Amino acid sequence: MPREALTFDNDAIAKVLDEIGDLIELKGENVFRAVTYRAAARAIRDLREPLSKLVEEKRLKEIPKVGPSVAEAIEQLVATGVSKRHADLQAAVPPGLLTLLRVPGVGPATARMIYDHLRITTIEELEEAARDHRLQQLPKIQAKTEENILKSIAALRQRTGRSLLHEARASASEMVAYLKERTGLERIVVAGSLRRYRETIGDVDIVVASDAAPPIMAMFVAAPTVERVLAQGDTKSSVVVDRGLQIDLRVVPPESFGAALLYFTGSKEHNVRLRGIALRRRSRWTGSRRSSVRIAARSMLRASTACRRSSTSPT
DNA sequence: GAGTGAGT
DNA sequence: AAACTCACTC
Repeated sequence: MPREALTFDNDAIAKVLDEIGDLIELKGENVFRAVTYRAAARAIRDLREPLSKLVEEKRLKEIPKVGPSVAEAIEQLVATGVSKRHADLQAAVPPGLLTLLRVPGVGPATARMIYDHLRITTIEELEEAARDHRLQQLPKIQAKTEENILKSIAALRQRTGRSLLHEARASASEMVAYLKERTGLERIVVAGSLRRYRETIGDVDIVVASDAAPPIMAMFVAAPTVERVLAQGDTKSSVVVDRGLQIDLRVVPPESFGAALLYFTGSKEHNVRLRGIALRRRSRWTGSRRSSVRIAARSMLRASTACRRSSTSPT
C-alpha cells in the first residue's frame, strides 16, 4: 500500500497563503503584504498546473503576485508541508484570533482591537461580550455594530446545519481520495443527497465495498480532515470534518454494494416507494422479465432487509 | 510583498 | 544589454 505523504496540492497551499494574509493583518504588519499573499493565493487557485511541477521547473515567479517571499513559502510547503513564515506568524498571533475572522463584520483590525481590550479569542466569548454590551464600550464599535456581530454569529450557527453542494462535495472528494489511497480499494463512492446533487447537504454518506471493515474504519476516523469522531463501528462510522460537516461511512460486503448504494442514495421517500413496489409485485416476478424498476426494487428489498439485520438503528 | 520605472 | 538597487504605489 502506498504511504507517501499526500501531496500538498494547490488548493491546500492557497489556503495557507490566505491564512498568512490574515495573520499578517492580525499582527498589524503592512496591509499590502497581506493583500499580496491573498492575491497570490487567488492566482494559484486559477492555475491548471500543480505547483510542485512549477517548483521543479523554477517557474514560480511566472505566477502573478508571486515574488521572492511567496515563492519561498510555496517551495517550503511543497517540500515539507510547512512554511516558516506561516509558523512564525502563528507563534506571534494569539491562537484562536483567526477564528474570529469567520464572523462577518469582524475583520483583522477589529479582531485585533477586541483581543487587545478583552482578550477574546473564541466566537463564544465574542458572543458573550456582545450580549453583555461590552463590545460597544470599545473604540469604533457602537450599539449598531455590536448588534450586527450578534446577528452574524447567529447566522453562522444556523448555517452549520447544512452545507452547500460544492462545499460538501469538496470535503467528500477529499475523503474519498484519501480512503482510496490508503485502502487501495476502488469501490468507495459518495451516496446520499450529495449523490443526488441536492443544493444543500446535511450529512455526507460514503459507501465502501469490502469484507474487512475494521481497518477501513480506523483509517477513516484517523483521516487528516477529521476534527471529531462521533461513532466508530463495524458497519458505520461518523466523523465531523471542517465547518461541522458530518461524514458517515458505511462498509458493506462487495455483493451488497449495488443494493447498498441504491439504498443510501435515497431519498428516504424514494426508498419507501421502491420497497412498496417490490413487495406488491414480488409474487409476480418470475424468471426472465427485466426492467430497471424491477431491478431497483429488488435491490431495495435486499438492502432494506440487510440493513435491518446488521444494525438495530439504521441512521 | 510585488510591480514599476528610474538610475546605475 | 543585463543585473541590480532604490523609491514609490497599491
